[in-house]
Amino acid sequence: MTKPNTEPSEEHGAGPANTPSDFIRDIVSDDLKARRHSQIRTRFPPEPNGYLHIGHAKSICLNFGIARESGGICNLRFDDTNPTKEDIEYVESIQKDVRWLIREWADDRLGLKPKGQTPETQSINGKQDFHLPSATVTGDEKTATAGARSTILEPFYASDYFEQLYQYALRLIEKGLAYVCDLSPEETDQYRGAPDRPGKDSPWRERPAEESLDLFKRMKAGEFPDGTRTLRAKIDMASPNIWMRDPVLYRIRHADHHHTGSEWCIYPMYDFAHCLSDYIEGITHSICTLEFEVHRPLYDWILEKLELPRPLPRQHEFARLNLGYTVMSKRKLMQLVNEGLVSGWDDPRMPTISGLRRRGVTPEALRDFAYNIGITKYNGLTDVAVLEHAIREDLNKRARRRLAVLRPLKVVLTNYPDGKVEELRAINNPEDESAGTRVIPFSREVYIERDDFMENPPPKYFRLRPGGEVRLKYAYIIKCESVIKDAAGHVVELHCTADLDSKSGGLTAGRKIKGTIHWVSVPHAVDAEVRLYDRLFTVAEPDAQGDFKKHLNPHSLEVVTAKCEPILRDAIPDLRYQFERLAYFALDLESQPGKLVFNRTITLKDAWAKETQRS
RNA sequence: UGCCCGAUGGUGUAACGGUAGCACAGCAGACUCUGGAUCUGUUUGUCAUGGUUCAAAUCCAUGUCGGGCAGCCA
Repeated sequence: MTKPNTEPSEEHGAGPANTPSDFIRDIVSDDLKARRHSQIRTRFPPEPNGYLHIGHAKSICLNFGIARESGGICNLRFDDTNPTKEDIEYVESIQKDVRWLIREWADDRLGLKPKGQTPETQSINGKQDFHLPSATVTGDEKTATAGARSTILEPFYASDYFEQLYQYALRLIEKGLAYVCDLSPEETDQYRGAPDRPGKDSPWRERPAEESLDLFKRMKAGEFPDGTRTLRAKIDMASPNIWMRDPVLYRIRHADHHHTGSEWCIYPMYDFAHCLSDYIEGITHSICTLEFEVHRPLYDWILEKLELPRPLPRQHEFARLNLGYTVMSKRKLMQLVNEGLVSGWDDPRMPTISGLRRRGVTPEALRDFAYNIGITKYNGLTDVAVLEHAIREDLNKRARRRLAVLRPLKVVLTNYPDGKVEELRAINNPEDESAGTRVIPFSREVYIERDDFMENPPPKYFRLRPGGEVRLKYAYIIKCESVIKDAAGHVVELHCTADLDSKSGGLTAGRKIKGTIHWVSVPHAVDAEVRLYDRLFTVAEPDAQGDFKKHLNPHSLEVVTAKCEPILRDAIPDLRYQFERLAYFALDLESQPGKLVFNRTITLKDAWAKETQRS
């Protein structure tokens, strides 16, 4: 493994062996050097309106990575300010995915809070202040142990701050910096202007603060229907930055919220909730993607105008991940799920964290991938080969080698005694001696891969052919004597003879034979359903133009019944397997004793396939 | 015709005024009881034009190209 030769930061081998470096980490370490913060605090703030995907994984690795490298904390916070789009299903899946991804790497950096806790009101220099510090499972923050011995911890929710956000809104109105606006949504659009055309002031802009205060309280009390009024910041309708043109801070939504129930009928907008949530939690570095760059002036404006007593968080933006041969937007992923084009959010072909997990990808591989792609402000397209490489590198080190035949062709060894069974010793993982060995039964009839026999092979084909020899891994060198075909001319069986002295360790075992193939003893074979996954799309940029669904790969899933060596009967979900010469596999969650189901995580690199493609 | 951001081999990134490096991909070879892994070698790059400087990928200016911004979404 070759990595840039920076200082090793790792005592135990989880994740990349070196400390990454990028422009955001540079900012963080400058801030640390300048003693601007006593402890770094980042946050991962998903909206619970979909499942997490590999783009979120990049963000999680960044935010938790910075926390662990600096001895800081990364809060998991649900940015749940829009009850009509969010669901408890997503808050649960998100927690599961985050914990899985940071497992044994940064789980001691996960910032949580005592269950049910909301911000404390404190006074700093005579100013009222709201604060909700983090706790971690390691308890390096005393907050968690305040009352009960063992406190149950939970993630942060922006919706836990609705009361405080409301207070902040009141303060803004009192300062003459926000007003209740009676424009309809359509009128608000018209008044906003366009990027190259200034907007115009709302007729309600100069409404007295007392009147706005009264109206805002009545909005909260539920006196007005949806869409009839908003709370708006009073900034500048002529600003070249559209987000500074008196942005909406609150809207009316008579809707139940998954976390706060029916308590509220006004909900804060992202821009108002996010900066203040960061502040309340004591976030130091609020890291988000590039599309929020234009929102930063508003982020800073709100915090500054409120004249808050504690240090303010700073927002920094990086480029989101674009990966070839897939789509990344939650909207499109949801479309695939809702239209039944995949089996669910965790379909192994999905770029979701749950899909990748189900496919057999490990958190280590994902973290290594995130490390390799880096963090910049350049909006590029990452080659899937980078992901695939990270997955292979990880699996090569950990996978148990097994023999399994995906498309069986029966071979009868005519000179091998009928009924005889030999137990052959096989290596579990040549990359890891501690994985040990196992025995594989061998008998007169074996299955080999159909691809490993050709009647009229092209040049450079060094597997089995009529009259040719090949080595059966761990067993004998065999020679193809005759080809048995059915009435239609299809090859159904091979009759071969074995060089009985050529067994591993035997007299003629050292003979130079170009090809070695895998096999499974017919009477001992165990059946398994094997799901062969391929890329979900046929083109690198499915959403480049037109309907992305036009580019779905019709062959992204093929199901076969494989013949497996008997030990595979005891396969477990925690392990990864390499079916030798084929691919890496993991047990699917639908697998059951007696009814094995394997997912192909990723194929082995195949130089022969490349060779055949050339001609 | 507005504002913000960006541009380094095929792709993704490093170089923080001083030898353009790394990874992936590609190609060639060695080794191999996995056509895997491993090892060796190798092709290909600073968007353009000016300026500042002994010296520019790096600083400045202009241009070109790309991305983002007009939800009561996040």
